[in-house]
Amino acid sequence: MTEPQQDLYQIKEKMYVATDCIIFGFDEGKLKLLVFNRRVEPLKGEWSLIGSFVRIDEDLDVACERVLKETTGLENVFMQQLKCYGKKDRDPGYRCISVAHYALIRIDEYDKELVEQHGARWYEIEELPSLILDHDQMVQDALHQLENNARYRPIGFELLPEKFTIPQLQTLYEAIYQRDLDSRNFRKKVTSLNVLEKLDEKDKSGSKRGAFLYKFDHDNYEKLVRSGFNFEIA
Amino acid sequence: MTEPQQDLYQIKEKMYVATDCIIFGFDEGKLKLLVFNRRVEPLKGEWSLIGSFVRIDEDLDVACERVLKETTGLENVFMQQLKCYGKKDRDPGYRCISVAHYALIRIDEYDKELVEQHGARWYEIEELPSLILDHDQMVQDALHQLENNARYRPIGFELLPEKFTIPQLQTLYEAIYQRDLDSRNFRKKVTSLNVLEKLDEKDKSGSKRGAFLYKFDHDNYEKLVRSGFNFEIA
DNA sequence: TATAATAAATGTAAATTTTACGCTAATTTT
DNA sequence: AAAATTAGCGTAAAATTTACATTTATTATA
Repeated sequence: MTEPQQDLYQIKEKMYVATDCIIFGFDEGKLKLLVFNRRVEPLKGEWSLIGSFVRIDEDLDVACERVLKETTGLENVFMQQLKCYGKKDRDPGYRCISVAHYALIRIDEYDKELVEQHGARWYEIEELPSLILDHDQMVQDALHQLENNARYRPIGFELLPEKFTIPQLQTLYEAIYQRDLDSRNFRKKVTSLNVLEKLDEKDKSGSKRGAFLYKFDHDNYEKLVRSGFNFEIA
Repeated sequence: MTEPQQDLYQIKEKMYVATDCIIFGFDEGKLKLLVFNRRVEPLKGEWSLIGSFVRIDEDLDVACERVLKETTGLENVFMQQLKCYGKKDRDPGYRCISVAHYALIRIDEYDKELVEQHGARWYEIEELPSLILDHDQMVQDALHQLENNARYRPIGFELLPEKFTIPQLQTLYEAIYQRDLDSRNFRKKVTSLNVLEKLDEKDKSGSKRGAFLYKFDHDNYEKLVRSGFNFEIA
């Protein structure tokens, strides 16, 4: 790794390029973020996003995928570039710009051991500690982008297990939009999109009656998108 | 300037950070782009976006503002980060990531001499020559982002002279969305937003009858945005 | 084994927004 | 004076969104 360590602090001749990952998960009806407790100076003990310097021979998005893999064990995850942060003084030590990406992962799939090894843990969005540098800003921006993207493409499914119930899906959208949705209208809307495949199974964890499980129909979604269908949800 | 010149080509140890500007204008009912004919090797004579390396002590957005000022003479222009382009091989010579921004300028205000000095000229979007590196991709992405942003915030006004007519505004939105809009519905919509101030002047360049001129009411716009008003247009 | 408790599932009417559409008005050119 | 041209306006139909209450399936418990 070519990362500047403590001794490089205050060296300004070089411009470093980093990437930071805003990792969203959804659990217990809450939107959560995976944050990282720094084990090394500078800023040891503080909370931050997970990041890395981009290697000289590495695509930007590949760098971010590497970080995600290293910290959660996950690959082939929904990930999207958020923004490049480049205030000259954003890092007090050296000049470093950071290309932030946000990722949506299924919270039941990540490698718990790896996460622990990296000093990372999940926080509910409302209970996030404050993060180093401009990472709070990154999180705010990512939340907005998530909200905007969720409205027009069914990315919510990336945060749920493969099989999910409609009430679960609704709770997720309520967490993303931070407002309550009408369950009749929501159900009407999402079923009318023709991208939910109803299974013959029920999930009984949420209620006595149990709710039918659904799968997201990727193929039909692709077809409909190509035909110009508008996927606005809620 | 610390830009790598010809002789630095093929040096890969360093990661360069650049910015490129996608400069939109609106003229003669058409959306146009300001592109730059390279006067130096490599790729001399090819068309490209206007860009620059980011200085070690310069904010990203400031770098982009500098480029815009240098090439058009304009300041305080609507400008927004588009995306950071960072494929490892996007520039065949050296490793360079580019943070692209797009700018909306009033085509009657720029410094024509400066533009000429820089070997730049306006092209209609539909008639763009192909550009170097990944600049075609940048333009495509910028067009999409412009379309998306125009729908929810009244950025169209940034492309028109201070005084404009409703038919001009409509033509602009038609160019952005690439489809015809109904003039009665369009007029109804934009006037109902309460951000247009009708003047007592007419513009007679477009018709015998002449159309009333309007001004964009920035103050009221800000007020309405703060009150949570939704500015969806067309 | 009856009943109380709980969340899932369903339909309809009213309100709002969007779309479609044709005529008159003001001015200039011929 | 007539013809040509774009500006400006209003209304009805269609589509979408919103608001709202009851029944159903199942488990827990009395």
